Amino acid sequence: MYSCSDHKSCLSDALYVADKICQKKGLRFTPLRKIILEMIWSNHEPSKAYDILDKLKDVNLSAKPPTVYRTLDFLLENGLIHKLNSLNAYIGCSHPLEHSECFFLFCQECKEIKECCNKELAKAINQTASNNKFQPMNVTLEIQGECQECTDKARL
Amino acid sequence: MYSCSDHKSCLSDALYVADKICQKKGLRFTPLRKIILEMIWSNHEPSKAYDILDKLKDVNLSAKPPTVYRTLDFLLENGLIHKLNSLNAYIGCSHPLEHSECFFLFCQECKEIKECCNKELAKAINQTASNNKFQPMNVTLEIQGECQECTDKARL
DNA sequence: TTTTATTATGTTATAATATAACATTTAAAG
DNA sequence: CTTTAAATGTTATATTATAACATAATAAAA
Ligand SMILES: [Zn+2]
Ligand SMILES: [Zn+2]
Ligand SMILES: [Zn+2]
Ligand SMILES: [Zn+2]
Repeated sequence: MYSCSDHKSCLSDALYVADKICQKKGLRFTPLRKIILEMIWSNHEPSKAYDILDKLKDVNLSAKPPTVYRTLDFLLENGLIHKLNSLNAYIGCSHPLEHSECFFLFCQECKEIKECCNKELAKAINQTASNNKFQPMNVTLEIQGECQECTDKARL
Repeated sequence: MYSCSDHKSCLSDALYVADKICQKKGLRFTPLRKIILEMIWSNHEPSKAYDILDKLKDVNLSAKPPTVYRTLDFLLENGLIHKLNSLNAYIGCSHPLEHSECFFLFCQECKEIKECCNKELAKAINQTASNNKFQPMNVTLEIQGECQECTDKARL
């Protein structure tokens, strides 16, 4: 679906921005944090915690679940990745710090995920919450379905 | 938050509707399915699978995880409950069969959940998907925050 | 520059959530 | 009835995540 023209630059951009953000916030972008972010950005598919752990064991034999979950927490807290609750999986944020009104389209066929932003939609969500006298703090919007490419392929 | 005026009728209505739906669809609303739906409707808070299992053990000593998960699957498949992915919890559907464009407001303070529907919002979501050439099949929209009542209480 | 405090990581154990696979029982259909 | 299908029972295990405490690395203070 997402067919980025040059995924190497997706990856290097993400790492560059993460580094900048950590500098700015006075956070430490340690080798562990960097390698896990790198793994998550290895493609545009969601990453599962224990898959990350398995990969991590290739470079760090003694890696264990807390190693991964703590790092995921760090990356989540600082907006560098998102958690996809309906998949129990994680994906790199495609524009850290810019804003938080993001949602996700994920294709059940090709597994790719697209992070989308839409002010109108964000407004509609806030409006609805407000109609219900509700103060939103954390919004999960995950849309599963099929992308155009996969729909086209299926028709052939 | 939800402060239904008479929860006994929430419960009995839900069971009545479930029964009707099962009849109409030729499904069996077995005692197990009924009691679990009843447990889920015991309040307007999300129910966790293993809490349901514990309660179930009071009436059926040999109950085990598959007992619960299979029943949850049945109730989910037939639209009688919803799963809240961001909580790994389940909640009774407040209007089974009517439509599927629902989303959830849940108050982190009082733990109550409100199922909401809003055609405009549903339209906005579909429009956004469509703008991305994406065919939505399953939408998760969960809004965590604070309800008016809890905000007011905190101010006192 | 040592000392101290803080943050990050290592390690062991276990909690919480969910499913696979196969056996038995119950109900529906023929 | 008898066969078939659906539901439930049962055992085992997979998957996801955290608690609690030990050690190491870095930063801040003295
Ligand atoms: Zn890319
Ligand atoms: Zn696709
Ligand atoms: Zn009620
Ligand atoms: Zn509340």
